[in-house]
Amino acid sequence: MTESVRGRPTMKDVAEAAGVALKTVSRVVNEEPGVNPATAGRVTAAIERLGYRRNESARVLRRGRTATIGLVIEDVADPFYSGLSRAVEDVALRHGSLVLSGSSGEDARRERELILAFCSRRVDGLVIVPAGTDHDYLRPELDAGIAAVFADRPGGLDADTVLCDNAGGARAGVSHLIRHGHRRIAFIGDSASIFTAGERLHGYRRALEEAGLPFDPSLVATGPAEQAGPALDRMLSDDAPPTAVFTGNGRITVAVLRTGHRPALVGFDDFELADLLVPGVTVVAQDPVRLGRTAAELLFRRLSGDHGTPERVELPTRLIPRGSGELPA
Amino acid sequence: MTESVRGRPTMKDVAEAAGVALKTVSRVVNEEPGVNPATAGRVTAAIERLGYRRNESARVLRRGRTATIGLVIEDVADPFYSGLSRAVEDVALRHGSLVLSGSSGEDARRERELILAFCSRRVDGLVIVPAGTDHDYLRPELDAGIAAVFADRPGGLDADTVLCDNAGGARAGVSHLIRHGHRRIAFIGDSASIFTAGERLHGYRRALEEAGLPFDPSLVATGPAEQAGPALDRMLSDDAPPTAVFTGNGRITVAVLRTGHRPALVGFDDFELADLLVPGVTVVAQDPVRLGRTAAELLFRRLSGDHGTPERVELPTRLIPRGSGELPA
DNA sequence: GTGAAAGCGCTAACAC
DNA sequence: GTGTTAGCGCTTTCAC
Repeated sequence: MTESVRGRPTMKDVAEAAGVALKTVSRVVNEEPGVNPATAGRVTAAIERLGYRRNESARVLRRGRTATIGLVIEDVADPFYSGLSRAVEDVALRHGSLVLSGSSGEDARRERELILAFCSRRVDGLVIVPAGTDHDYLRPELDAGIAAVFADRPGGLDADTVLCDNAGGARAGVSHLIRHGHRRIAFIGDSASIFTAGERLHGYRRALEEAGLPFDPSLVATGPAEQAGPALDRMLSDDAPPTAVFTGNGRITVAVLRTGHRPALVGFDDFELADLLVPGVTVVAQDPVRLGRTAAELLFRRLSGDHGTPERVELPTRLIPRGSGELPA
Repeated sequence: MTESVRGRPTMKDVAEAAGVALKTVSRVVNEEPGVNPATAGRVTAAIERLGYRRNESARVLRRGRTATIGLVIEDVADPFYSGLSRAVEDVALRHGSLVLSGSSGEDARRERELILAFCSRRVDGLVIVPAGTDHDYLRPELDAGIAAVFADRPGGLDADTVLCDNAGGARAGVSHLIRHGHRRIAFIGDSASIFTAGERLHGYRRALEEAGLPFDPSLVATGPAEQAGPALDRMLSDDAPPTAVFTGNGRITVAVLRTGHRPALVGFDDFELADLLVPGVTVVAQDPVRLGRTAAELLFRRLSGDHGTPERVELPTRLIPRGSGELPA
């Protein structure tokens, strides 16, 4: 039972209860060597009795480090980011750190607010999936010693960055369709202002070029996932409709599947049950867990004193044929 | 550019730079009324110039509240919990709070460590999806003023709790199968030691009773999702195999689908693409977002001074027929 | 309208 | 092996 009436017990309370000096309590709590076992026992007993728990805020104020990192993603509810989150969390835990996390919702202003709120709480470092492109406001924080790693997309600052091979993956996916005889291949992707979407569109164009196929702008639709279905409807009712579709992310792949049309299809991003649909959905898979793990490990390397020049890591993608991408033209 | 060389600028630095007293800076930073606009302007300029950001740890030390809550779930990477997370996060943001979150991985010890680490950092409150059943270690924290709400399952303490109607949902799902002519219905669910799994098994039995059907233990399998497929294989090769299956959660539903068997099926938990499979998968849907929102709102009501007796809220489930649950016997 | 001083709970530096 | 003291950066109280 807690004895004190007025708020939580402090080290001072424990010290009085155990009949020792405050510093001795500090030693015991921090497992510093050189305390008489008997004394330590009395202190431990008092801690137990009073329900004492060290005030981390006070500790931080003195020591500078919070053993907490911040994670900013687009949306935890998106399976891609929740996988990444879990990986970051696991690495953090292994390093004795906790994770403050927040969803930016692809809104640069909210991202900024979250990041600055994290900095105010003096996180040791940040893993950021940037929505915005201007991160000058982070400069003072970095100068003050907060480490930052961008994941999935580059940020507006020369800091460590972990990306997927977006262009290469899209190129491989589209080439796959070409190899199966398709000549008119649609690209339906996110707004081109989003880095990953732009890269994937590049990959699409490169694959066409390599095969000597013309680029037809009427076969390209970019925008939010809700517009993907209608865009496909429109293309398919054209004079020269596409025989195959390459989709730029998981949400858009699903949106296309919901239209009921079943053109040959390769989608960027793997998703649960892609293999159980008929036909199975061929995808270019990224590895969100590896992305998160890599970014977090890079962050903790910085936190443990690595001050080399910023790194840029690119992770591979993997084409997984399941049927939809192997349909003939 | 930051001027100071030694660490971050403090209020004292800003005060010196602006030629005012520290307290005046504090007033400006906290938007307290009664500061001469001209003075305030000088302070703001100095803040900007030095790249000052208030140290939240120091503030917390003085004021007691951290404007941070803790969230403990089983696994962020599970879509059910990631939906819940996002909802909690949104409510927190609306109340000006941040969220420290952690995955317990259904491990009571890790749950305890996370919770106590959150308490050390003096979170204002906790939303907990409890893995363990003993939460005595939370008692002193609650006495010290940290609020706690259990979500999805009851905890081992008389605190606010938000649950789904697990038994009722399972009963409705199984009754649905009975109504479509099934008499031998299997139950494949999580380990019965997990609260929700036990409740759903109860609902299953109640539906059988109501229909005057016998309870046959050989039609019940409980355990982790990996064992679900083999369990179904076994049942179907029996003398009197089931004609329908009720699955106790989303992961198990998917595991059953992967077996390739296509008995009549109703699953607890909705999941993305359930409607695109052939046949569509009939489910008893919970609403993880509502669960998270309700729990977080309850928490913030407590934080704003509501000290009534602990509440217990039960959220409804919804049967969504999509084909698999309407297959005849 | 502004400021000086005390102190939140802890750790670091240095006695004893 | 143990204790004393100063001070982290802020808010609170009270004085001007």
